Amino acid sequence: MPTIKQVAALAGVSVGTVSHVVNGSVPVSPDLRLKVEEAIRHLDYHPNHVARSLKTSRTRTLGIIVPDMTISFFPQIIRGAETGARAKGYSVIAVNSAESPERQGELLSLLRSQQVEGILLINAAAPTPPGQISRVMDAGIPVVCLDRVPEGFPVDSVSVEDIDAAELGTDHLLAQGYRDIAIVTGPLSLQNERRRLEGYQRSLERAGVAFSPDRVWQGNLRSEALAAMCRERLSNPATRPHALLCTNGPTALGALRGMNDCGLRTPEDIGFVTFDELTLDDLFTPAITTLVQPAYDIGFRAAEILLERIDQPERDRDAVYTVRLPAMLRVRDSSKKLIRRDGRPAEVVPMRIKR
Amino acid sequence: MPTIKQVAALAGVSVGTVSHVVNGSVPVSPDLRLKVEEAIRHLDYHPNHVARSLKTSRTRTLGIIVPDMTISFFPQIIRGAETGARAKGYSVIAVNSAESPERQGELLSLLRSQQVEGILLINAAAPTPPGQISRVMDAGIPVVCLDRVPEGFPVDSVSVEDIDAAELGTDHLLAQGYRDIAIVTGPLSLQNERRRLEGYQRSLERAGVAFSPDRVWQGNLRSEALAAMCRERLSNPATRPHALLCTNGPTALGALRGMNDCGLRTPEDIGFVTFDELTLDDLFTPAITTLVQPAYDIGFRAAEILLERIDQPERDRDAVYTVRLPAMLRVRDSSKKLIRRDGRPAEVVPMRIKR
DNA sequence: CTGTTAGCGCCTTCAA
DNA sequence: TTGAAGGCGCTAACAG
Repeated sequence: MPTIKQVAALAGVSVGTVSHVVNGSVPVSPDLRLKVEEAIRHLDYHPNHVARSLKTSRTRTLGIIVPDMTISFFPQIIRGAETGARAKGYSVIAVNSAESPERQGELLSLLRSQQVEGILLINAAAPTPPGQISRVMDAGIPVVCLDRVPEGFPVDSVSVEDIDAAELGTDHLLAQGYRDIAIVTGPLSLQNERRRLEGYQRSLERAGVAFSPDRVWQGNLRSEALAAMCRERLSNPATRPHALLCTNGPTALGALRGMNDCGLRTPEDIGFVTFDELTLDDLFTPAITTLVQPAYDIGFRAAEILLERIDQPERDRDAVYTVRLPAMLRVRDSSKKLIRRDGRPAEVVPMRIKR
Repeated sequence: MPTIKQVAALAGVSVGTVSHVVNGSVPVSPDLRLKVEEAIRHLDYHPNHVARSLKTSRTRTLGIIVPDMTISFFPQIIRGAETGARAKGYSVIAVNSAESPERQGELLSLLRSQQVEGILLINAAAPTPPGQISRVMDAGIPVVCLDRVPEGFPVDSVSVEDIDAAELGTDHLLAQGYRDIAIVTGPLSLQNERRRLEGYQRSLERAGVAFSPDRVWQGNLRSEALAAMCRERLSNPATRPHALLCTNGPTALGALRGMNDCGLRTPEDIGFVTFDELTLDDLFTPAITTLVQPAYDIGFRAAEILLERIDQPERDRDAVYTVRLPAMLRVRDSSKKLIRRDGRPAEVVPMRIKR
């Protein structure tokens, strides 16, 4: 790899001049500039970012830690963050924590060693050791949390309006005539899962429907385990809920598998609404009603906030940015209206669906 | 951010000693080691990777360029590569080219500036300027191409056994009784798309089925455009093929949308097999028959090869590693057998499907 | 406008 | 086993 010195030698100028034409930091006379550019092209010179960073102590790099890049919600966030960062000349390096708090700690450390100027963090689902995040912030590296917001200490965050979104979905199911609705959640140790549960409860309450704790189906984020849970709880027709509200993609996949295993169809046998898109949800037969989170925007806004923190560390130093974006209800077939027979409120009779 | 100097000062030793305990490069007496470790903990010291890299000219970082991280095939590759790299103490930084050759060039340049020690590249679909890749290889940075292998010059590559895979899928459709099979591909400027087409042709030939060029439906990789194409070509029942073979995920999504728009159902109206998993393919009604590529393994193997090239630049210098992994046919409902009525070969009568 | 030079944080001889 | 010191490639003062 050629260095700035070699370029300077070939162009017959000093390294300072080369640096100036590369960075446009100071005007350079046209003839010298030309000679330098020629030398750069000839040597295929690429400035050594590492050396530059060491000198300027600016890497123009952001880190983003996601639990699992193969969950489609997260790559969308990354794309958003990447775009937001690139607009300001930053690049982002994306890494997977595999939902492990330990791995997350290592990655935090790795990113610090890499001298990223800021970190976008989507927490692992398992509880993170306290201080893991605040330690990096104390070191002067701004952190913005996305989607899964930690509790107990102040940190900027961007996520969806969890309570409203869950309320919206539950309202919709209620309006369609479903009364006995179970909520299928990931670990309730996650604040956003709890908030989604809260929205669900609020909606029931407003509608005067009794909340029953055993309609809260808490699982993990592995869809096989979820499927097993749902299979078991859906197997008895007598105790089966009329509809399911899933609070995220993996949960939804698990629930759909469980339903499938029990030979249940939606909406004929059971109404279905979920957070997050499932890639094929609109082609699914029936098409699935989803609460769509603005994943790309979450990434984009988070990057913006992070870059502002980097640019102006003093501004609003003691304030915490809390951005909550609205989710959108995309109504499709899986939540089609129920028509109840008079006097038999417990029996569920699905509307015939035109295709 | 504390530096090695501050640690040394606090521990009352020289920087050299600190470096030795951090890197384990030279034995250090237990008492000094303890003092140093204590100082590190106390200051929350993280070695400056940038400075270390500058000194050693080793960043222990790999770059991976993917066309679009939101296509689920690619994150799986990234996870594989990440795992392979991590096993050797390397981390990977993943970036999106958005299918743009220009952007890809910029990213190549960015990664070089970042001093990555090697690059995993999944080419953009649009034709890449010649020399773009060879230039980075000439600079001594090994490159391994994944999935989409460029032509015309030697470069290590890992991908699926395209021809065999397409042949496998086509054989399957033929065996199920479908004769008139259209292949829905992405741009045929991509070698792997051409090879998949070749496999399709081979299979037809072996079965004695005439190949018809207008059964090659070439599209791009945006599923809306694909859907429009399929909608148009599927609208006339008289000229409609009996089955579709899609060569990748985005293509499949487009084709499914097109079929849906035409009110066509699979396999009743049209048989369907596709490369790549579609997230919900097993829950889809009917479940979709897929040619599953070992995406994770492709990433893992590619990382291994790249690391070997980095470790032993001299070994097999003039050889080109060409790894082709087999795809797996996962038979589901969308390719269920056809039973034709006697004497009316053009009419397609699907088998009744048990659910 | 252009050249010279110190020093970013670290590793690694080399000497002690 | 430990300390001292040079230098990786670059930028930013500063001098000219």
